[in-house]
Amino acid sequence: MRVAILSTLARLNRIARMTAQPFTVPPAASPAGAGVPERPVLEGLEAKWRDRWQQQGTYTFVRPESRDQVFSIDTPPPTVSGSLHVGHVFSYTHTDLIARYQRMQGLHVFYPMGWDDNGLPTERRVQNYFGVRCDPSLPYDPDFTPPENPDPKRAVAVSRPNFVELCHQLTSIDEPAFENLWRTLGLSVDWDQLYATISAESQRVAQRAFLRNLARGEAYLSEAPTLWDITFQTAVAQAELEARDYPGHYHRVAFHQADGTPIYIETTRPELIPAVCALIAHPDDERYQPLFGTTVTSPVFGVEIPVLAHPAAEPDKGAGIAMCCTFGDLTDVQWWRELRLPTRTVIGRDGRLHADTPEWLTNPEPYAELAGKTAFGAREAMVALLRASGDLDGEPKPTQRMANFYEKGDKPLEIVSTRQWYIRNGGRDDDLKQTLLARGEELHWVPDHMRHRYANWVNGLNGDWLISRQRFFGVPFPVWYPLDAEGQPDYANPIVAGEDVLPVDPSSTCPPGYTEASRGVPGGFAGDPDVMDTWATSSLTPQIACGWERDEELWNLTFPMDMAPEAHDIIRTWLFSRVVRSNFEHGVLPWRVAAISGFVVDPDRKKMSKSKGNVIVPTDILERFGSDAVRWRAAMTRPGMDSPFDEAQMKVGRRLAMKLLNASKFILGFPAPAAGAQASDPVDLAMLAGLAEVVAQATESYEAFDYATALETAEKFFWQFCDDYLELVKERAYNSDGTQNADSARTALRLALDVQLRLFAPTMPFVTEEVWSWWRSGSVHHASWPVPDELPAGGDPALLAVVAEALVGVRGAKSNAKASMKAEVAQAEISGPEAAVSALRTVEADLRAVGRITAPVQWTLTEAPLQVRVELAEA
RNA sequence: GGGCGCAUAGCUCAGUUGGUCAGAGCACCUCCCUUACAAGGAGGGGGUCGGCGGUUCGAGCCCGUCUGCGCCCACCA
Repeated sequence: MRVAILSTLARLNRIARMTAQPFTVPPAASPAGAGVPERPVLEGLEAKWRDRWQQQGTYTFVRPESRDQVFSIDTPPPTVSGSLHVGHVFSYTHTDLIARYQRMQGLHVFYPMGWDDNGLPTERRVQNYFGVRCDPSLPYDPDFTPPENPDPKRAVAVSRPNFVELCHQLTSIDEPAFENLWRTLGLSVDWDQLYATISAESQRVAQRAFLRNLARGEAYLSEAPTLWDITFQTAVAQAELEARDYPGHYHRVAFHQADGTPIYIETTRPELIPAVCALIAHPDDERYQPLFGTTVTSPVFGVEIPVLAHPAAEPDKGAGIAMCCTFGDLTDVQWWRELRLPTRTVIGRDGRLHADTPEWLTNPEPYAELAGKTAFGAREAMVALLRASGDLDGEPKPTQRMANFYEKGDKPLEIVSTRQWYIRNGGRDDDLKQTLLARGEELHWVPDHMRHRYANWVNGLNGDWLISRQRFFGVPFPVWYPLDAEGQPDYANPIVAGEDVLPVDPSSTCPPGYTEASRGVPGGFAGDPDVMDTWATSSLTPQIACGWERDEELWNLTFPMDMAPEAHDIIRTWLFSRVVRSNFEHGVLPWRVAAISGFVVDPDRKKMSKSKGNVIVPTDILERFGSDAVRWRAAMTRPGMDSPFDEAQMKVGRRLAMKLLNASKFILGFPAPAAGAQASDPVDLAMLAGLAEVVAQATESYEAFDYATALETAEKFFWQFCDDYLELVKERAYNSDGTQNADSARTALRLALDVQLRLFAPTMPFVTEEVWSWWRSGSVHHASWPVPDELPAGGDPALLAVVAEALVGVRGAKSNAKASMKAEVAQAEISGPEAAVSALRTVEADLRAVGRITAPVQWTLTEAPLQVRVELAEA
């Protein structure tokens, strides 16, 4: 597709020899200037066209015959309980650019939108918005009304069904606001395909996929130490962790050998001393080698514990010997597992120390000081106990360390042993890990280097994917447990729902063969109380959107999908989890291409976040600059690149939109060319040939998902087209004597406008549609993407380049003389190489018209570069 | 500590396989109230392409190395 590059002189020689080649342009669909307004404006275009597109179903997915006529997109479902910021606007625009391009290429674009309304963000918003909290032990209150003046600090307890009702109520308020923003932005989404992750259909898909994972052994239930958020009182997954700086103190604490000799350890969590089950040092550490195999007693509580060796202990960290508790951190878990240590849990799910005194304590009395306290309170109490017993050596030393937080939480995570559902993801199984890494290799990444983030993440997984959450607004697990004679659940033999009854809520539906009467009674059953994490549902967006097991025809037309757009922060979550699910269920990648967007960062290159107060509200900039301008700015950001927010740049986009409007009006204001008229003038053909190159380049760029280069190419041409070509030929096009040359210009102008509107249509859908409606029929968004063959061959863009150079000479002279561009030139002399001079002589009339040169140009041949000398007429 | 990316004009960024590659826009300066466009137009100034080595006839471009910045992961004794 690359156009051969000839040397400038060779090209100019070709122009000089060139004879005009007639070319016919099809007549315009409607009469000239039929709908051109007097003063076109950008204001109101969004409202006008978004409604018209909606009414006319412009973006409705029409099912074609075969898969290869479809381009399907796995749109990221935004969290409707969050707020959209300008980064979302940019990255959703990036998707839309590709969608619009593919649609103009004639593909049937399957472009659904989804709302992620399921999960904790909605729960949190409901709690704050209505001033309630969920207490699953309460019965449903059909007459419940939320408090008049919600106060989250004095939240009203409501039953789970009431709470879920409020969640639905709030998302039904939030979702239309999101839709409104997307439609104003001009996303060419097919709103008929809208889905929500909490909908019955999504729940059905999530439960069906889970049951199949379970049947194949890809999902399993396990009791194990779990990362636990004490605020939300739920387990969280590795992918939801965030390491943050966390201040603390090193406490130097004495343990005692049998003869009373102290062994010092350092800990930032003295409140875990009742949970200690071993002291551990590195096997090669000579300081502690004599102690391995012996026991020591813990301070205050006097528990006898072993001193053990393990290679994960780091001799240069703290005292070099660590106190292993169940559980202070993930290393503790490793030691506990590998050294088969006893489980001595003291911290409960609420983050407080157990009220009951642990039975393993040799001296139980002091525990009363700790019982029921938060970790923080217990720490203070424990320090006091250590001081009193003389086992605290020196004062606690302040330290800064990293601690794991739930990304949405503000207290460090605890590790609590709980029973949870997992889906295998390669974290414990190297074969699966290799399979999933290979899927990442197979995927086409835009930009390519983003594949490393995927590989990095998969390689670093250290456990399976924990999908159960001890929350309320989510997809329930479609399982029940038989209760034994004591009323204890038999977790090893869950009763699973049949696929034909999905979606099912085990808290209100009986398992097959039981009645409600046996719920919760010995010998009866209990429903699984948990819900799936949001990601467990959104990992199935291809299945939800494409009609898996619901609409076979749609499924066959759209899956595997073509493109998965997302920002780089969710490669480890959403992108990876969809690969896992699709790999298990279908044995394929869910899409061919992952298109990764960057972030919009603040002008100091800091990530925008609500807490920093540097978030830009998208509705504000859309209103001030217009959607096309904002989209233009988004399109200028290359795939994967972070970009600082800069208002000044929005103005540039707005100016382009305005220029499109004005230039179009100008062009359509010339009389329409006669039927069958042709572009034949060398300069007209030169311009069109340049445009053909632009079309080729823009197409190549879009094919590589490089919307930015496509736009840049079209835009550069357009400004030159306006500044030079349009200026050059306007006098000729004005000419009303109906000569051949006027019609050549008029034909070329309309052809160029038609093609350029289509080139800009993906980026600026509103202004291009507006102009298109002035003189063409149908929507520009269903017009075919331009191809170079639409444009007459034989012209050479180099002619326009030399013309531009001559124009700079004339304009520069006027500018230097501080004269108006309208000033008349009495005498002009153009000198330069023969090729340039002969080329310019072919367009002398146009040149004289635009330069207001009253006398014929004097031409001189020289070896020197092109030079233009002009003498202005006296004012 | 591991991975990835970035470093080109005051700012934001292009520079495809090394050879008109020193570029664009914004900002700045000067001029023009021109019959498409003043949220406009014309003209202009401005960079030893992060440093140091190397390959080459020739290096923003390739190789090595150093420095600085950003992001992701690891890091709770």
